[in-house]
Amino acid sequence: MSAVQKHDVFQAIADPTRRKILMLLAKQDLSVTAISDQFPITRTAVSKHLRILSESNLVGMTKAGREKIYKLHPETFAEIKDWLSYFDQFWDNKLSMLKFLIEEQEK
Amino acid sequence: MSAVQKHDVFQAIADPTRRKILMLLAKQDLSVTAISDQFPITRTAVSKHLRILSESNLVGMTKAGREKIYKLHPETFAEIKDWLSYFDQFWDNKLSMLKFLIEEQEK
DNA sequence: ACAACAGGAAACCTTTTGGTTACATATCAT
DNA sequence: ATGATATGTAACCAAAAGGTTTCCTGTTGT
Repeated sequence: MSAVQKHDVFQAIADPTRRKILMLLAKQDLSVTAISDQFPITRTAVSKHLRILSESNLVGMTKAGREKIYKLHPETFAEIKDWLSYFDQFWDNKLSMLKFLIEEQEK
Repeated sequence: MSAVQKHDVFQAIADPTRRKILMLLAKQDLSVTAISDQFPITRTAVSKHLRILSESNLVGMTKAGREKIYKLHPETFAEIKDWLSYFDQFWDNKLSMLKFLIEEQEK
């Protein structure tokens, strides 16, 4: 159903530039050049970032003539959410947080 | 209110070992040695991971005699969730996903 | 008092990462 | 056809990341 994930999604979103690229693509689909215009680094560097985002299934690409249009592949964000939901028990438990803050205070 | 964040939280969760440490701490608070017993790497290496998790506010620590007990600091997970929620508009919009999948099919 | 235990710091090493420049390929416009 | 545009690949480089070993500092139990 979904493509094989060649790159770890957590490692993909670790880089600030890649996160900015995702933010840009959240607003609109963009070509490689259009994206790299937004950064002080070379187009080649942006191209590498896009490959990593692509290999972690965070973005998808479609050819349009000589351009390649990148777009958000939102399905994969669910994986991060799933992982985070593991910690919800603590987040929701205000008591454990309060306990922690008190201990912080005392130290 | 909250401590200064010396380390990027996204970069902190990028490492698989650090994610496993967080999973362990989700179950129970643990000392450095107790944590490093769960990994094939040295205690020193685990110690470095804990420093990074600590500096990104994902975990907290309290001294107990000669031991240092690490525990989840769930507050910080909210930051990741906030960032992810930015992409919810796409995730919730099944049409845009369908559109993407059709384009994938056609290519 | 002192041996054993818990943890961190320093110096070092190797691999990965993020970037570059130079070149190659494909498409478009005239 | 051919010059300009869009993108990717290869080779390379510096810095950061993740790991190690070797010490050093506290704390604990006897």
